[in-house]
Amino acid sequence: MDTKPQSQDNPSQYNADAFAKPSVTVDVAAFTAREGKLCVLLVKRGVWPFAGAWALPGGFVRLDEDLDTAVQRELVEETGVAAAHYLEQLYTFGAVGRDPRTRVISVAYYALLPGPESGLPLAASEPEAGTDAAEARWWPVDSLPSLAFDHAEILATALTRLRAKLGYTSVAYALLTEEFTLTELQTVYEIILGYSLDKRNFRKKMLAAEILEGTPRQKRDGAHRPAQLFRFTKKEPVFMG
Amino acid sequence: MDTKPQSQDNPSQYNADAFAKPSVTVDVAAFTAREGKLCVLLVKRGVWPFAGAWALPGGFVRLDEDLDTAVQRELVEETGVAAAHYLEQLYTFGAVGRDPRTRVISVAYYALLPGPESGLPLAASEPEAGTDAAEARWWPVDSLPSLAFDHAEILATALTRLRAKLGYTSVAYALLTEEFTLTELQTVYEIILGYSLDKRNFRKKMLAAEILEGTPRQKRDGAHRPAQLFRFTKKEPVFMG
DNA sequence: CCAAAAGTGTTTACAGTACACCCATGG
DNA sequence: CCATGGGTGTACTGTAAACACTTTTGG
Repeated sequence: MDTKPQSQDNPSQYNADAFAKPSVTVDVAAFTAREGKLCVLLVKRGVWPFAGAWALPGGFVRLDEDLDTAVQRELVEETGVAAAHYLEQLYTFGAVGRDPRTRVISVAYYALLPGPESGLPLAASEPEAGTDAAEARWWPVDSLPSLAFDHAEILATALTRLRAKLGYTSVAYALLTEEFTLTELQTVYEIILGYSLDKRNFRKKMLAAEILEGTPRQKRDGAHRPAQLFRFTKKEPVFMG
Repeated sequence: MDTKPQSQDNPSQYNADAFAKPSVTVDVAAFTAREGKLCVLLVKRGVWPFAGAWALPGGFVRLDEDLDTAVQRELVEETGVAAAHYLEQLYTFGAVGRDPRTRVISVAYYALLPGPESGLPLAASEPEAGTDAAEARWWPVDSLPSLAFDHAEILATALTRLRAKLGYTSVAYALLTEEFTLTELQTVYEIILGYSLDKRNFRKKMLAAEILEGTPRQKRDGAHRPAQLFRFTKKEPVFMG
């Protein structure tokens, strides 16, 4: 049996359905930092397979949309969060038996969203009949439920990549609001990396990287010296020495 | 129109064909170092689209094979080279218009093969009727023909990744034969990076990385001092400080 | 003995890390 | 005046980079 498509010299004779195709999905590990923890957005599955289990949001790619578009659409549809501030393709998981329904190849992404201080809504917590997702919520990555499919592996890959990328780029911008204090920035780093950093060295490195600019504004929130507010100069990740 | 699949509580009622699917291909940029140049394996397309143009080897993924398996199969089928010594998934290219036939999502890989000294055969240079590839050959990456589809973009991505990975891992093992001299190893680095390295610093770094072991053998090939032969201690890429 | 590639150390510069105190504010 | 978090500089250490001569062989 030959599974290659029929192809002729004449384009009009090309038959796109000459052989069986796998299904293609996108899945996304969407991260945020809230309440001192790194959290990932999961949805509770309402239907077979893995009904009742938690999974990464995702779904089938439509014929007329790019992969990135599909990811943003699924995020909004299944969880109600605003579009991600940063989105990066991670890896494509395509092992033959990874989905019990049929052959499914999943293009995995990870996404970053600002924390709840930014007024980011987490809507869609009531089950919706007729869609795959019954419920959506943020889970701290250090106390996760067991996940459907190979989503634990996807999430582990995403975490590794996020932690690595935080070290040599400015992606952290996507986890913060427009203006922030250096302490808030450092806290985001510490939450994601899972260990604490030296304040003087952190500030020195960040300011030397020329990715931040100071504003004339300050944040006052207690019986202590006010903190200067900073802003990222670019809303895209740039390499940091 | 709803493109989601029908899903029920009962697995037997799941219909994998309830909506239209994209096609999925794998494409691979297979590199080797030969005649002092970094070369990539290209095939000349025999059929529409881009008939007569050069392209990365690749093809449609079968329902019963993993992605890595599909890549190795296509490499052998289309070019006749032995299975790659190293294979790594690169990125998945899925823009809507990237293939004029139909919606095609391509999972791109890059591969590394040892140079011609290893006796590696490059068979399959005669056109084969009935398959996509009419001819296969190695092309130096600094003098490429124009490529079909978005393969120039894929190749550029592969090159960037290969160069980066060479710097902090031991992947170079896949471009060399079992035993080699330190000068041969350095030459591979220089060919891929495109600039020359300091001999003393290179040797110091390689030996300090503890990824090599000396053999009692030497290579003699001319009117000069013989060179000691070395071997990689692991046949998988490991991190180098 | 000559040509050709193998092999070998030291110095310098920079980046990362460790570390402790004064400052501005609200209550 | 005191509690709280904001803000600052220096010394050390290890890694990367620059740099030139001796050794072994074949012809």
